[in-house]
Amino acid sequence: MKRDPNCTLCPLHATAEYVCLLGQGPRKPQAMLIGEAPGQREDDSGRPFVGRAGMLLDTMLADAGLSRSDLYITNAVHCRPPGNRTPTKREIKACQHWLNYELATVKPKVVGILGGVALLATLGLKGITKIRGRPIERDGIVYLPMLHPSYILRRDCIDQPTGEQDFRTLKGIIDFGGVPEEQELNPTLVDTWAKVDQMIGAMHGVVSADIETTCLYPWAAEAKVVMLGVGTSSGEFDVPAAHKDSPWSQNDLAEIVERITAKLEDCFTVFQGGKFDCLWMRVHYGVEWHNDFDTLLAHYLIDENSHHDLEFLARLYFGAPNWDIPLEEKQGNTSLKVLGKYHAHDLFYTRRLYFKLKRELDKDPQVRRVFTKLLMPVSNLFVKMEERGCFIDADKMDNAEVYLRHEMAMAHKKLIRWGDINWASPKQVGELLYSKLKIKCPQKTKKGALSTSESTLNQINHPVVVDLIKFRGHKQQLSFFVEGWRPFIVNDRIHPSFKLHGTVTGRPSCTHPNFQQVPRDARIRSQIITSKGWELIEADLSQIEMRLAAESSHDPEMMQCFQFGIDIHWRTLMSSLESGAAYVDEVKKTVEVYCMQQGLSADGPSASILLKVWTENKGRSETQKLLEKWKTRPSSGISEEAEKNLLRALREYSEAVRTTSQKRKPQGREAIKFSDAMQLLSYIGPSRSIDILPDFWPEKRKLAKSQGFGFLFGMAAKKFVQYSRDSYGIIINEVEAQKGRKHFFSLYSSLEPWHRKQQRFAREHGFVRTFTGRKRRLPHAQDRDDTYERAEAWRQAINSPIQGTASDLNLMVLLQLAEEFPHVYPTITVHDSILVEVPTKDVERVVLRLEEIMKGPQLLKAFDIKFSVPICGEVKVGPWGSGVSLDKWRKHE
DNA sequence: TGCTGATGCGCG
DNA sequence: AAAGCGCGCATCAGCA
Repeated sequence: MKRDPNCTLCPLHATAEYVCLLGQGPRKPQAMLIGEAPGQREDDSGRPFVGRAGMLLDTMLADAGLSRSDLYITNAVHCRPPGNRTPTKREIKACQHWLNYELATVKPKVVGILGGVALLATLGLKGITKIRGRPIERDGIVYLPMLHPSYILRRDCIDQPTGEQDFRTLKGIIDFGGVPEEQELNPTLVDTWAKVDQMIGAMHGVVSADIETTCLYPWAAEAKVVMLGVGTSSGEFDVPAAHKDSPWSQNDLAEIVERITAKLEDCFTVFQGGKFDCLWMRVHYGVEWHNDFDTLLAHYLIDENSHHDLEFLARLYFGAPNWDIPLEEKQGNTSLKVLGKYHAHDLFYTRRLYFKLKRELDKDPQVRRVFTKLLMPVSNLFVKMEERGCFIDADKMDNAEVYLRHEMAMAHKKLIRWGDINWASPKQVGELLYSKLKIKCPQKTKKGALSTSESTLNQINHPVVVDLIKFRGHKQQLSFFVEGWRPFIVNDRIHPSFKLHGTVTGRPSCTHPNFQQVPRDARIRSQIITSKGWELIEADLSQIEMRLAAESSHDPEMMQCFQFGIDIHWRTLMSSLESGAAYVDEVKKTVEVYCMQQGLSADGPSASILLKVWTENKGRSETQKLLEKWKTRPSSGISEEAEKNLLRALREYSEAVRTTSQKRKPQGREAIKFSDAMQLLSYIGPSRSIDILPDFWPEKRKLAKSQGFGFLFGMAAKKFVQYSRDSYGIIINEVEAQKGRKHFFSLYSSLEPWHRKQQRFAREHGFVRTFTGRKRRLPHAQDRDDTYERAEAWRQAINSPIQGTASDLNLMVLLQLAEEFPHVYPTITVHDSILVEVPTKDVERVVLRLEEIMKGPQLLKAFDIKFSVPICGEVKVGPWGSGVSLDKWRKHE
């Protein structure tokens, strides 16, 4: 192959080591592969595709049964662009001369186009991710657009299965000597009653079901089902619905749907993302379709890191051709024939995927159990949940809007004194602050821009930041939680959409709108209420992630806290105050006020007696009973009843000792020792202490709480410095933070060994599991080098099982509640809590039962899970975010 | 004009 | 030595 080392077609010749680096390969290659441009390594070695991308290429080739030695491999651009940037359009065009020369010389029958640059150079097309995998014939050559190995690496190998499939498709084309014939489906268009009978007759065993709609939101004005149908062992049936060419009237359709629905009861119905179809059928036809097997959810459990759309799965498992049609056509704006063909492909591949994915699930019984016992039931329940939606208080929304607009206007008025710019633009704000106002920028963004984030602003001592933060906050609340919600309101209700496959850990996610990010601010949150005759109930699992971390690590200190009902964050706080001898005044003050409230003097002897009595009582058997009760009151340090008894005993002791000691020691009062005060404070607990110093303890406890969550999951001291500063205005240096971190891990001494254990497991197996058996695949955990990715994967190995198990527990509670009370309506799940609408007359029953269920849902047995750490939850009645306990609710009722 | 990525911020 | 995890949405800016 000739090349021109003196080529000057484009400016690259000036910087490239090798000018005009042509491809390499045998005389009559099976196919030609075209990449992007030489990188540094290629430029040095004079060969295409070396380094990491080259290794990945070899792996994928081998996987497909191909070998580099049978292929001619070249690049679209033949000189290395400086700094490894992507070649520009001009460079691509300039180099096309050489590419054409190579194509003419090698004369390949099959060309693999690797990536967008090669696609542009060879076919002049854009959008590689959309058209990849589909062969294109031109001038007797079959071109296959494929993902570039570098792209796959850049995207963290999420698309590796897709890339691998591309190479299998390439192999198929080489072997077949052209594009393999597509499997021609022959769907039946159900347009006569005889064909309806035929369809019903064909429905038995495994049946796939699917619908096509005009849009995604079933309550939209234009929402219509355009086509519905079933896939059976004897073919696919398309029933035209709200289509211009449909022969069916509304009544006809109602009857057909009725017959399909009845027949599906006897079938094993499979869907791809069936929550969507079942919801639409409920809303538009009032029928209940049961989803027996969801191919999307099945694949989510098989590989949570990749995509789960039908096209992707069909191509991944079967090398299926692309049968997608433009969006408008899917929405009904095409002939019944075209739409029917598309729909039939959906039905065919959904059904086919069922058999494949069932086998895949069977390979891992633990994962299969999550699927059948948790995911599928929840998916069917979510249909009802989304259909119900959440009731919105229109008046509260109006009030919130007025308030937010006013506050925003006030803040903005103050802001424009500094400059009349777009205060919502980080760039413009940055210029104004750091150039015009000459404030020194304390922090840059990851990309190097001058940061204007709240965390950065907090470090600036300038009047402008106060108003800026206010302005931003109110603007965001307004656009998210008022204006953003209004378009979704239908008859005073909003129907958010939940994705059971929304996260890699197993938590559901929520969109349109996202009700899992509603501010805790009562003004916003209590916009969500329920209709007349009903009450809204929120049940949340208390400190569930902490409890599960205790369970997983078997940390004795943590376990003890939960077993004895001691507030874990209070414990953390006490311990850190103790070790640092910090906030002595506040500690003593709290104890003194407490003792005064109890009619005791807080002097040394009195306090030590209090301690002694408490400690002795803890050991007595009768106190054991009290301790049992503590378990149900995790929010306070000591139960009311226990406290009353102990205080009674104390007064007796105290009186006795005082009379004797006064005889012996008539001196004045002795100050309480810090260590005694600390110990007393531990017993007093957070809620009483907060009553005494409400400006001090809540913030301290919050900080300890965040310390807990941060350190528990691998946060470094440095970040904690930043965190305390940003969220609490507490300035500590890195040494202090490091000390705090060390102290945290010495208090909960089993945590670090537990971290190492999880990391070892991930490193050895490449995945970790939740208690329920869900897998979290962490390929980077097996990286040989100590990269950021590996450290990240190792932290995920600690977090995922906890987060995932907590979420699964929450779903178990939800399922059991729905099963026991079919007439209550779940409306939202938020990771460790559920919101339920309950008829007013049933509130008492449901609340009490929920408290029981949360201590241990039945499903745990089915999963062979037995916790030694007690689990419990808290239930509140009333508008979201301002609900009250059952006791308080009863009084108001 | 519509898409993508970055930034920023709400939640658990 | 250094290292929280998991989301969705509005907005802006740059690009084609």
